[in-house]
Amino acid sequence: MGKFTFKKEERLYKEKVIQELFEKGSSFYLYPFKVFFLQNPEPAYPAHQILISVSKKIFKNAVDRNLIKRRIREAYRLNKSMLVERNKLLIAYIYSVKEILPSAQIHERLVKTFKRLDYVEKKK
RNA sequence: AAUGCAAGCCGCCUUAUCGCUCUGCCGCUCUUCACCGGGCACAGGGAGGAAAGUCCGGGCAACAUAGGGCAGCGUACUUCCUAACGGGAAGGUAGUCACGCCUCAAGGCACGGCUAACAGAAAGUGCCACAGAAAACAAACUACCAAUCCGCCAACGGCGGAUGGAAAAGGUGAAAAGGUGAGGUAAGAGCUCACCGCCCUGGUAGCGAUAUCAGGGGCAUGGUAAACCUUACGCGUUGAAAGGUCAAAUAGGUUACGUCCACGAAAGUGGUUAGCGGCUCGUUAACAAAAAAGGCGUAACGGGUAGACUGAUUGAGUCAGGUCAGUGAUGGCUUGACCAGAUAAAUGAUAAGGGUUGUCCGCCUUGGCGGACAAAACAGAACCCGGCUUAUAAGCUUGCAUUUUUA
RNA sequence: UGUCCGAUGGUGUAACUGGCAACACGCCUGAUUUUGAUUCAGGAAAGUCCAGGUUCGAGCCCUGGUCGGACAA
Repeated sequence: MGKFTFKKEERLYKEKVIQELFEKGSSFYLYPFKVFFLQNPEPAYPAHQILISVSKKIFKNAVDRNLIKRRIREAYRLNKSMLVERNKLLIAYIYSVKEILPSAQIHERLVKTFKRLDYVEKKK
């Protein structure tokens, strides 16, 4: 598998799994994301699974929502090798700021969430 | 020429790197006896004029449906276009604006632009606040008036009141019961006449809306139908979360086999029917019979949940050219080009360059060249089409308004 | 994706068949009280989400838009 790919198996799309993540998972806030995460209940799963969400209440237009989701997805895709692969995680990123941030800034903050996730996992 | 407003057209391009998705299939690879399937590589495709709002219409699908009526909802000048429409085209009528002509003026005529939810108020019901005498089978407050009666006085007259006449004047109101002028009268009145308007009948032109001409009627008919309603026409209901196919695990159903158990001397049997409920089943009651009303295991079958696939992307197709018919919308024939298909939802990210426009600087030759900086909107397919509505930067086209300059 | 509602002083609600936008709480001022609460008297505060239309007249009727909400796996 290529280094910078983003296939369907890396996406979180099953409704039951998403329900489980939001009910059982832990969370923290790191500007501009609210991050939910949970260890994957299927231990043999080959990759992390992530979900990106932008609220319809904050951004009325579908164009703006798509733009932010695309930028976050690119940031994850290009930087995911920095995320330590100790346990396979389910992660949900919820964009919760009213401004549309530029790509460079989103990249920087997303990498910080990786470090935070690593720290929290070690602590356990 | 500049600025503003309105309507229409248009809706930036190229390259590199890293990705997403669909299709194709030569090659490589994983799995496999093989097919199938997965991965990599390669090639090609991948948002809009509104994809939006979800306001109309249709396709498609399931269910319903003898025929007709009522109810409900919608539409509403005429003819046509269309698969259909509340959409479009052409025409008519009314209103309004501008210009021209006739005219002293009022007004009329002709042409053009814009606007119109533009059927019916002389079928019925309701409503019309306040003001005003009166708001709909008209009506007498002020003012007006011949006559008759009564009272008073300075008495062939005058004043006041009553009976009555009148719908012209005043004032109110959004709206006051045909308008203007003349006659007429006690005063007045379509009471009579002329012109205009209105209504009725008939002729002519037109498919028709309607136009026009002739005759008749003194005039009856206030507004509101985006109040109820009437008339004509149309509409079965529900929407892709429709519908269809495949189908794990668990529980349960049916059948077969095995085993234990119950009943019976044995053979054998281990139900049937009905009701109720939250209905892949459960439960209650009754019945038949000599009697008893069951557990476990395995296999197969059927139903169907999660889920997956399909529906689902080429069709009343779109665009361009030619040609024919038509005033036109549009239609026929023909040639060519084009055709997204995601599904927690792809069509991107980063970098560089170019074009366009604006500002500033420099150079020369009116105008161009070079450099720097800045700007580029509205907005993202969700089963598919046809419309409508709304949002839109810069540029272009047209119209209107204002300002300046020149003649 | 589709269907259906609503928007009125700071807040919660009224306004019948179109005819002066009403009520309660809250707010402000004054009185009562040593002071505060209560009570009493008085006052301010929306022109009805926005734009257009119908009508003499629109919160109400009609059309388009904005925002908010509900329902259907």
